[in-house]
Amino acid sequence: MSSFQGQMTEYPTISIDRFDRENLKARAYFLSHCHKDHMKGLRAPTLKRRLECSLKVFLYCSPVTKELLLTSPKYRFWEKRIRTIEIETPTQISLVDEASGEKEEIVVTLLPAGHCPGSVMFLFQGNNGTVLYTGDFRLAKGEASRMELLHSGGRVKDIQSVYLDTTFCDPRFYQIPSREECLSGILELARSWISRSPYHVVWLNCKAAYGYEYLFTNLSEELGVQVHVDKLDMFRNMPDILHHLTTDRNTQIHACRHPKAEEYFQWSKLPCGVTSKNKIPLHTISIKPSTMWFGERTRKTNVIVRTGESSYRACFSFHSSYSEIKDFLGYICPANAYPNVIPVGLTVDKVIDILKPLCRSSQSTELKYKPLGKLKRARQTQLDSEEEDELFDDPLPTPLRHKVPYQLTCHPEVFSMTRLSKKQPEKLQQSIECYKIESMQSSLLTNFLDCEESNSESEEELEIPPSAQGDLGSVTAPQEKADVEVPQWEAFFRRNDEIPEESLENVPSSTEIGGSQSPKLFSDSDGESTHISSQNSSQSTHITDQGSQGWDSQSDTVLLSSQERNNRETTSLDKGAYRTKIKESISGCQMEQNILVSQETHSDLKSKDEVSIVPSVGEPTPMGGEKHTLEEKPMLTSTHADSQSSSDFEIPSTPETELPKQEHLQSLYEKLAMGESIVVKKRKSSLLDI
DNA sequence: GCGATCAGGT
DNA sequence: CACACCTGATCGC
Repeated sequence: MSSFQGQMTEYPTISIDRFDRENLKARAYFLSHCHKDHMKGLRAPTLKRRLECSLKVFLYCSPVTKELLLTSPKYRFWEKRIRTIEIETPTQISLVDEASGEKEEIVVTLLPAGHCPGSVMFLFQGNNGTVLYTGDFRLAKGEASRMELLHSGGRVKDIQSVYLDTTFCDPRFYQIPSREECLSGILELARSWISRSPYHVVWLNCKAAYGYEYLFTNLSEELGVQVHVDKLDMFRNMPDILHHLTTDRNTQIHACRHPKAEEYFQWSKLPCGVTSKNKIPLHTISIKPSTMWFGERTRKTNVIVRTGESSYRACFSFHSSYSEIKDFLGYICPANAYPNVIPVGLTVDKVIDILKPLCRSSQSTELKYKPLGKLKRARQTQLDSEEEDELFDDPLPTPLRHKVPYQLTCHPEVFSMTRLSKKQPEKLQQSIECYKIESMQSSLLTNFLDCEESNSESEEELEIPPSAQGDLGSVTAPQEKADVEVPQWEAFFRRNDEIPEESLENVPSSTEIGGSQSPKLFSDSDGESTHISSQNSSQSTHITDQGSQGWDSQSDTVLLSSQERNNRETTSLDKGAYRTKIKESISGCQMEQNILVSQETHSDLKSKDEVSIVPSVGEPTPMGGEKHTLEEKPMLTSTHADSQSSSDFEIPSTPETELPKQEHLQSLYEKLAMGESIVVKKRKSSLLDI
């Protein structure tokens, strides 16, 4: 829970995600996303009164956040006072003190945060330096390096302070299975269940909060079944989400809610009241998304845990894990980092102790040139060998970013994968897709392995058909940092008795599920598989012209046939509904012409004076007329391509991979869903046993 | 009657 | 374990 008080030391006249107390005096407000704990005071009468008196005070947020906020009548009074800012569009704002007339200019850029629809991070640039407020975020390893606007001159910007989501900033939460792993676990469980008959339905026991939309959209897309929800009017202008939801209770996937839902479920009743279809009773399982985490040296990650005869818990996290936070902060390498959240059991000092080594000040003693913090360009640039060479080989201008060794080794792909990609882009791309498929399927195998061993002490061995061996060419997986175990393919097949205790979830007793097999889905998360963009599916925020295919193509969200499914893992999981879109009147042309994009523009001409898109922002004086570096590009054309396909070239393949057969997996899943016994043979002892 | 806060629930 | 809510009780205005 955020304990950020609303103000940043560098820019105390603006307030972010807090609207009470001192924040009542702010010259401008910012809302990172639409979760209640970030909206304290936002509908209070005191602020409402202030708004009525101070006509120059506005709330800035993403278009999706505005849409979600205004869906609630309690916040409608904000309607005329919200100014939306397009994502990845540096926008100048005048901060005016209405009493004195004093004015301060600031440039704000919204960066996708991957936390829930509309969620953003705010990058502020002004006379007191560049600061980043992350709000809540879930970004996979390496994602900061792909955010163009965190960079300038091909290098990460000089960031004074980061106000960071430290929800899981504790080694205890070292790793959380990636979005893709969690999604595929839920997907296959749901698939195996609902494919049994039209009377088999799944209830997703989700909380009342935004953030599950990408789960709904992906399940719907993959299974061809819309998800039943109580309300969908908030998504009325977001077709990418809307099309996957329904208020028709006659569907096999439900995410509806009711105060007595758990009680209902015990009586085979869905929260919406449905118990049968065509007078035939339904068979329902519940899947409850919840955060699961694993220690640093834990290799097993069971993304699905059976908690009862028909109940499952599925891994799901809105927030970055400890290692993701460290990757993010280490990459940004600010002068200061302030925690927005103090995890339970930790103190402020302790969190700061964790953050400090990732900041610049801690590494001032050993000044040694390291070409770190480089922008990992998307497809466009990565395939351009000339530019790539230039960027890598030329000594970079000051200020040099000196990083601790951790960061050097933590981003090997910056150096190795881009080189590979330009040599063999097509082959790599193939390998990536191949790897992704294997990664998912092997996860399932591992899960079953664990399931078996954790419950029945079976000594049988898992045999992998040699024919399924993947041909991954010479592409190798990046190495982990030296002091952490190196993820290897063998680790996927570790025996259960090697799993640290913390990774073992409680499972129903063997009597409860009528046998020894508690269906546990284990998948290995080596931290590198998360290079796939976590910005998939409805976590981002864009207003676009619904039909526009030009500047921000929607082609990545098309439904694919089942035949295509097996070859399209990256499409489905990485890009499916990547952009939450709101249909509205702003066209791509306007964007490209750097015309003011504030939604209020047309109705509020004054806003032109106070909000404007800044064509490019140089460092370190964004306001001044400092010359831009040669890497500066027309922002609005480059950023979209980048964010949508960011990680396609950075997914490592794994040597010695072995492909399980689809039919085999399917039958295992069906057994799993039914709670039947699964006999899985164990592989010979791993080469990587610890 | 409303809002803020807390406890307790999922 | 946490999260992001929800409900209900209590208090103060």
